Amino acid sequence: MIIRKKLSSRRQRILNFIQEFIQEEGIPPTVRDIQKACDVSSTSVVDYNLRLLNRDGYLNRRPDVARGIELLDNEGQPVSNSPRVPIVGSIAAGLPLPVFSTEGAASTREFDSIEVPPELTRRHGELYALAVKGTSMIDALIDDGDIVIIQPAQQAANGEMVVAWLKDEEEATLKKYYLEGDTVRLQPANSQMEPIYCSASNLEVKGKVVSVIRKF
Amino acid sequence: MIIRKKLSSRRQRILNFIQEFIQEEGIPPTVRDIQKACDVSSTSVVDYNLRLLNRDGYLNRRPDVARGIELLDNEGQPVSNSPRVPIVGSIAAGLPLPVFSTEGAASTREFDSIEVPPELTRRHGELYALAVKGTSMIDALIDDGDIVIIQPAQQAANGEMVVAWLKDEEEATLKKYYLEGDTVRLQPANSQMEPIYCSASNLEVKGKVVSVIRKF
DNA sequence: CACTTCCTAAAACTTATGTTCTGCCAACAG
DNA sequence: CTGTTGGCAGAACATAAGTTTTAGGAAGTG
Repeated sequence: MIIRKKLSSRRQRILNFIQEFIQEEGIPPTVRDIQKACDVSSTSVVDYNLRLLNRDGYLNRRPDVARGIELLDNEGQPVSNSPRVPIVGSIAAGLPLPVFSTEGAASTREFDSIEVPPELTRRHGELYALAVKGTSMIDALIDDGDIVIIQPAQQAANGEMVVAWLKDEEEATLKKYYLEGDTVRLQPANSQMEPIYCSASNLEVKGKVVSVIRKF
Repeated sequence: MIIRKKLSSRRQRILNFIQEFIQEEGIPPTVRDIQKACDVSSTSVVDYNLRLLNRDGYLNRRPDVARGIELLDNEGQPVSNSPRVPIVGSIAAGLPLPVFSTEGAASTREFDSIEVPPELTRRHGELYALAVKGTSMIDALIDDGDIVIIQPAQQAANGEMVVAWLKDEEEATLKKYYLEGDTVRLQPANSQMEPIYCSASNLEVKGKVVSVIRKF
């Protein structure tokens, strides 16, 4: 959601529509697309509002070019159409995990978000991200400040890296999951570290880690 | 570069042009854009060739829609326009680094490549990627199979994570760089590990690490 | 009230752009 | 030779889509 100034509801609606349209169709909408979708009576009204949005730096219009609308970010840079994943909170050894609703829908709206390669969402569907706080995940080769990309899940297959919640200990952790009878072996990614064992009933799988992103 | 069957040179040229146009302009070209760029005498010829490319699964045309061309990948899926970074080779403790020409140009052509968030190339310009082989970088919290995204550079500022080449040892490594007089301290990201010291003349900075991507 | 500003409407205009038609030519098979 | 196929050219056509023109209403301001 692009919000910088207080926008008239009509302009906000137009802006949102453009964003969604690009996301879904891959190409920008026409003036008439906008007209229909936003219940505007006339193309000139769309044009008028687009001009203002252009003036205020929300978008760029290539004159005389069909579908020449280009959305801009806060710095006036063209916005990409690659998916953004909401960072629903942080994860640290001692902290409770944020609840992330599997029902995404309005998802990316209320959170900070991170751009991810489109391939990820193509392969795994709706995703969430957690910011890693502290060095408690270092045995999973995950550093303070890393972002882990999560696919919501309640179960995992053996060998998958999961977001695990240890109920008794009230601890969150990132480990490779191995169900062995009714105990679970949690194996650090760093093979030099020892695994942890816990009873299957004490462990709640919150999601699967599909990617880790570290920036410098 | 999209190559699946042997294509007539004209169709290959058209396909390449469409790809470049989308990359540079952010929206697909019109039939007439293609006509001019590929020295075609008539729009009907472009249309004709587009229809064949469509039939053969190279692209998708939305009928009656301006700029309705959409490129498809081998599986017939829409191709995203997020930047791809060439994976110019692998990095491991004992192995020589691949030479990566700073002159990109034909860059992404001959290599495997990885999709990265557009933000990266916006911020850092032309980038390269290295696939990490083995666990020798584990002290940098980088695992076997990780992809490190590199900005080519010959110098680095203190504290930056660099791709370093130790000449005498003939070893490549990923460490934080600190110049101290005429020796260099190479600090593992994992603060529990001890730094390495070497003479500045023995060390060659090959690039700066701007991101690490790990997939599961 | 007169005057301005912001926003909306309806219709017409222009051009950008997808589409079609007709014909030509070379290569090749029967 | 005759027919067929693949590719190209030129022109015209149809409509999708950006742009402009004229006008009116609501809200504020002097």
